[in-house]
Amino acid sequence: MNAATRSPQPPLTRSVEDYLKSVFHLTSQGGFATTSDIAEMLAVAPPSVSGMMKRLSETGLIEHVPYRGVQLTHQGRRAALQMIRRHRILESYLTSKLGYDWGDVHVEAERLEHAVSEKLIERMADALGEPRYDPHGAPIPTAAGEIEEAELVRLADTAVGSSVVLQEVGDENAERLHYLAEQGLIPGVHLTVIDRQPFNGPTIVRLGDGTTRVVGQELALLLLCRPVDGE
Amino acid sequence: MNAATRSPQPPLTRSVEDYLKSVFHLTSQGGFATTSDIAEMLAVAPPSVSGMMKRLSETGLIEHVPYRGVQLTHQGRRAALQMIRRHRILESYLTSKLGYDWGDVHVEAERLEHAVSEKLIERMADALGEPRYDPHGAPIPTAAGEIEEAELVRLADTAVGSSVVLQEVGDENAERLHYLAEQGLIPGVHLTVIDRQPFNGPTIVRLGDGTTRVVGQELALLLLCRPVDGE
DNA sequence: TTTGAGAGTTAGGCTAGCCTAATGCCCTGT
DNA sequence: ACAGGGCATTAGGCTAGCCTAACTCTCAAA
Repeated sequence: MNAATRSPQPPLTRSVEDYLKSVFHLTSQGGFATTSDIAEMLAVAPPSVSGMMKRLSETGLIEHVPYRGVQLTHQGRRAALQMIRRHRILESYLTSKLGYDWGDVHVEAERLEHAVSEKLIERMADALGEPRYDPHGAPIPTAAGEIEEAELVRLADTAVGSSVVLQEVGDENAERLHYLAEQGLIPGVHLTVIDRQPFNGPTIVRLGDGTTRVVGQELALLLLCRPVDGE
Repeated sequence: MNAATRSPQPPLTRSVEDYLKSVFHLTSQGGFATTSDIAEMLAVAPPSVSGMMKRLSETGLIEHVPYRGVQLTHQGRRAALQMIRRHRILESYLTSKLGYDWGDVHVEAERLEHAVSEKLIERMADALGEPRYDPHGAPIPTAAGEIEEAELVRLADTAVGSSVVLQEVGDENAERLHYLAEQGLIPGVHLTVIDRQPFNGPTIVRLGDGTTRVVGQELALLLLCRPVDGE
């Protein structure tokens, strides 16, 4: 146990919290997060990332392999999951209790997640009945730091003829989300994949109510689906 | 109109928001806020205040008379009132909707007030039915920036024999607030001043339910009362 | 095997906010 | 009328985070 892990951990700064979240998301499929990916995700210059990575690895939150990339340590992962829990509980609370729609919650939660106490988050979670998914269908980590890892398939990658349930929308852009909601493409909806045009063309699906939608590639990559047994 | 007031005002930083609130509170009885009072209220060193006052007067939020003190400009007052509205709406929401007690809301609101959007505050205010007072009885500024200014008398200054209604508790210390709540000394309660011991001694009051309380000077200075007509 | 493009890092600089130490102003008490 | 105490300000320095410019490393293609 080195000095960093032994010390009584000062509270993380807003910036540090954001970096940890980025690294978490970028490594969720395994592997390393690269400097430039983090830089792009946080809209900062690469040298800013290098500098922060140095500090974070000194405090034991990440493991940095120079010129390779970074991964979260156990401690870093715990902190990242806590932030993600905060974010997703906030999004859920804002939509359920304060009439926000799913396109607008992200920005608000992004600021609030750095300011709320653990206590407030747990009160909100309690008021909501301990939700397991946020309004976009993303799983909410438990207070203990566990998160469900589902095997989801992007709509763009589904087989024509297959049957799926839209589970999660992997996007936070308000305009796209508004559009998707208009189209009825929200988590929980049942989809049958009717056709797909070649050359990265749109996917055509039938909804549960029998109507059809033509979903362009850009959006079809964001719609994460769970295959239905009797496909 | 100088450069500062004309420019498209960048968002205020957390620190600036805190300074403005301090100046507002320190000048609420009129006059100037002094460097050392601000420093004490924000728990920073006096030179930090001098430095910030310089910046704030350059951006037109305060009027600084060197070696005398500062006052808010119209623009600064507006910003301060907005912060106070945020703070008090948050306190109200946390107590009404999330089961916080009045001793614990201050600290939470203090962090959140810098992170919430105008939209969120108005949604909360709406959900509460546009409350006019926060849990401590302090008036909540309107969204338009107007605040009620009541003539209140500290319990310690009331005449023996007079009859008052406890209107506001001018404190944010959790332990004191918990104690006061236990004693039934909460906004709205009717008090008859029975006696007061000499040499800054306690004030003895009778509550609406006929029971009596002995209120020490320290607390009696915090209890802000409205005289009742038929005193 | 070498080389060069692209990614990562180091060097050096900036601002916001804080600090302590040193200096300056004001006003009251003698 | 002025000296001294107390408050305010200036001087100078620190950290966190960001930046650009200059460099260094890696790896794949020739």
